[in-house]
Formats: sequence, C-alpha cells, structure tokens
Amino acid sequence: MPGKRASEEVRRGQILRAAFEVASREGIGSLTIRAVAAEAALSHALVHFHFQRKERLVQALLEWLIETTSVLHVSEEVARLPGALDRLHALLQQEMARLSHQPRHTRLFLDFWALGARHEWVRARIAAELERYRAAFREIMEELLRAEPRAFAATTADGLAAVAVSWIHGCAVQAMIDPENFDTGEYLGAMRGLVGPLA
Amino acid sequence: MPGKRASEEVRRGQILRAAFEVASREGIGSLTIRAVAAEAALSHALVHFHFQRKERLVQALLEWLIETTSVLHVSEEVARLPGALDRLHALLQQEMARLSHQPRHTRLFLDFWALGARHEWVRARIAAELERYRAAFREIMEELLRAEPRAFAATTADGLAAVAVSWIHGCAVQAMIDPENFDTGEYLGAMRGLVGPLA
DNA sequence: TTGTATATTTACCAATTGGTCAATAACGCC
DNA sequence: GGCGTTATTGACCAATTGGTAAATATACAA
Repeated sequence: MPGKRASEEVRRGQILRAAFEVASREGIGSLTIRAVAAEAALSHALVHFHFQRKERLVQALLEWLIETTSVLHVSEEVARLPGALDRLHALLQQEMARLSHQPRHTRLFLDFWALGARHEWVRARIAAELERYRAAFREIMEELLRAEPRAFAATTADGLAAVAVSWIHGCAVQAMIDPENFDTGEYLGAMRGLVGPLA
Repeated sequence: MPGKRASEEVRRGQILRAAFEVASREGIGSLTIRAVAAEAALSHALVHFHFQRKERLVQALLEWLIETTSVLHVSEEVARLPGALDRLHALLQQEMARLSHQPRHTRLFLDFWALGARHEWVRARIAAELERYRAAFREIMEELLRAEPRAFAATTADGLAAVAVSWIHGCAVQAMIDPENFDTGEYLGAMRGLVGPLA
C-alpha cells in the first residue's frame, strides 16, 4: 500500500542523504540498497525505481559528496590578505580546519579513495577533483614565486602545490586513524616553520 | 574426499598468502572465505578450521601485511651518510620508492586504513604502527635540530616528524588515485627545496 | 596391521543481497 | 466524480555469504 508521493527531485535528494548517513556510518562496503531504504523510511524497490542499479546510487553519492564538501573555497577574507605567504598559511589552516569540521565527509572520501584503487570510474572522478585541488594551490604558489623569486629558486609552483596537497591528504588520513595524536596547531606550526623562513 | 595434509604453520601461511592475493586484487570488502579458499585451491571449510571466524582471518592478514611490508628500515647505507639532512633526504626518497615498489601492499594498507575508521581493533593496530613510524622520523629530526639549531629554531622534532609522515602518506594516497600525475622526482625535489635552504 | 587423532571435505543451513514484477494507491486532469 | 499516469509497495527469485556438522581419508604410533 503505497505512501505519499514526491517529485523525483525531492525523492532523489532524500535517498541520497539517507545513503550518506548509511555510508558514513557503516562504510561504503556496507552500503546496501535495503539499508538506505530503511534509513529513508522507504521501500527498497523505490530506491531501485529512482536509481536503477546500485552502482548508479554509489555514483550519485560520490557526486553528492563532492558537491556538498566545502573544499578549498578561497574566501573573500583570505583573498584580501596582503602577502602571498599569509594567504598560503591561511589556506592551509582553513583546509585543516575543514578536516575536523566535516569528519564524516572526510571519512567517506577516504572510503571512495580506497574504492578508486579498484573501480576505474571512481578513480577517474577523484583524479579530476584532485586536479582541481592541485590547480587551486598552484595559483597561490605562483603568486608566492613571483613575490619571493630568490627564496624559492630551487622549486617550481607545480612542485610546491604537489607538496601542499600531499601534506593535506596525509593529515586527513592521519587525523582519521589517530585523532588523539593529531594536533592541528603542531602540524601547522611545523609547516609554517618550514615555509616561513624562506621568505 | 580429503586431499594431502600439511602442518598448521604451512597451511596458515598458504592461506594468508591467498588472502593477500584476493584482498589486494579485489579489495578487503570483497574478501570472502570462499574466494580465499579457491585462490589456495582448498575447501572453504578448511579456512574456517584454521581461522575460526572471518574476522580472525582479516586480523591475521593485517599482521601479515605489517610484517611483510618493508617500512622505514634505516639501512646501513643510509645510516652511514655524514649529514643529518642528507640522511633525511635519503630516507624520504627511500620511502617514496617503497610506495612504487610495493604498490599492492600500499593499496591494501589504504584499504585497512579506511576500514580502521569503523573497526576499533583495526584503528588501534594501525595507530600503533603509525606511532612507530613517527618515532623513527622523530629520531632523525632530533639529530637535524642538534646539527642545525639556528635554522630550525621555529619548529620541534615532533612537529617536523609529523610533517614528514603526513607528507609520505599524502604521497601514498595520491600515487594510488592519480599515478600519471605523480612524479616522485618532482615531489622530492620540491620537498628538498623547502627543507634544504634552511640548513 | 590395527587403531587413533585430526586435517580435509562435502553437504547443508539461515541470513543477506541485488534485482524483477505485478498489484495498488496517490495524484493531476478533464 | 471518473480516468489515466506513475510513484510506491510487498512478494518473490537466484546468488552469495558466514558458519556448522557429519563423513572421510590421511598420517602416524603401537
């Protein structure tokens, strides 16, 4: 006996939010259509009706995750900082704060990351997002090189951006597995100590 | 009709190697007792006989993985390098090389890492290993601080070790998801450019 | 050879899973 | 109110899964 109807758009959003709840709580490996349906208080057949195959639901969930994760948005406030180095520091700090403020998003991203090692479409999608991330850092690094050409003579903007991205991701996985020993201030201070003296 | 017998030790090793094959090929999520048994050309009941529950097999696999991964072993050659900074560079280079030379181990580690976000015993085991890893780096960093007290005045050995570990792990996950854009030389060169000028 | 311990297997069970399908009720339209 | 469209549901299916138990062949000792 069918319940109340809803538009396709509303229903899909509702199901995707439920999928996020289940996946972030139990892991993508434990994401079942039935669990999602139960979370959304719907029948599992309805999930099939809106997403056809399970793979498409997971695909849509990855898109949803990418869209709803506030990743590397250079805010007005940060952009208005005078020195390129200060902007870099602010950006690193902002990204580290994000890891702590959206822990479920970060954890789920790690899940997809692991999934990407086996499923080509996941790998490609994340690689594309990774490229955007790297490009945003590269921009800042180019400014930095222009501002302080002598101090950073030994490196390139690409290289510096790569280091920054690697570092952020390393922090993400460590914060996940060993949160007690993860001290944002210490990590940031050390990075500042490394980059700062050059300028 | 039972096949040839084998000692418990031999058989356990055989099963664990099969488990590694399956897990590294298809992911931990797809690791089933039957798949492992098929890989080892044994009956699935025998796997149960030797490991009781599936969780124990996965547990044993994590131990096996940690034991057989050549992680951060400071070789004689590296230890004999004169400068602390040179030793650090050599160590970073060695760790990056490991990521490329044991890609299946690295991938499987990432799988366990993601698993650790949901299973306490995985998290605790990896956190312990992470602490060992960090401690090894801390040792080098302390030497570095002793050798160049003025250059690294703004940081601590703990902080520097944390940055190094974060960076290595960030490289690991990036190399996994986006191998085409992962250039060891570039990454290493940029890190050298950051740390080198200080000394 | 006979007997015993156990490593190994086949057969089986219950639960879960992705997926399909026909029945049905809610909704907009006339 | 009647009617067609379709979102929604429960029932069902086949495959896979972790796990158990009894049967059986193997290795080894007496």
